[in-house]
Amino acid sequence: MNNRLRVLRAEHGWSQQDLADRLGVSRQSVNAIEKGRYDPSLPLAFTIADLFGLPIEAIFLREETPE
Amino acid sequence: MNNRLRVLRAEHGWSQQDLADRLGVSRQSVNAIEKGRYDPSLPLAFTIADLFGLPIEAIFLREETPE
DNA sequence: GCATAATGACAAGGTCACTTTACATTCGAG
DNA sequence: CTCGAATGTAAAGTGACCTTGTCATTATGC
Repeated sequence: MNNRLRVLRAEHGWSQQDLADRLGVSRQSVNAIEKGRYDPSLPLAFTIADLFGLPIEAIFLREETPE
Repeated sequence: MNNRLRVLRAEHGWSQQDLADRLGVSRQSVNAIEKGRYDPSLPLAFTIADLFGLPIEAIFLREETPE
């Protein structure tokens, strides 16, 4: 599952720590999600979407299934 | 996190087992999610949204934060 | 009564999400 | 070169997600 977290974070001029603080998670979690090491939980995905004022689908993208 | 899974499933006339088969998860997982015992992972939430042709936000609803 | 389908729930086990702590790297400022 | 801020990664722990298996309940049909 790809995501646009790094881009959105950069647009706001936030460090990973800044974003982590706003989300109430650790900096390592933000880093891991950005780097695609794992996907966030659904509640955390909602929190992220709310923070950026976007729908979840605009931030987290399905893997393109190679048809 | 509330969800409209039970309603959507009923609209399609599917049993929990039917839905579980279509999602590729166990019947117990469908039951647990419907009953709110836990939230699905983000990938599973996407699979559910795709199956019903709805955005995630139309199926899974934030807890109403008691203002 | 008996059988079957549907649902709700629990236990044990594996994997994943997230934590804290810690260390290494990179980069711009002085 | 040194310092601090930002980032990447790893280890170890906890709890959430998801599995299989099992049992109980309810409803329907024979």
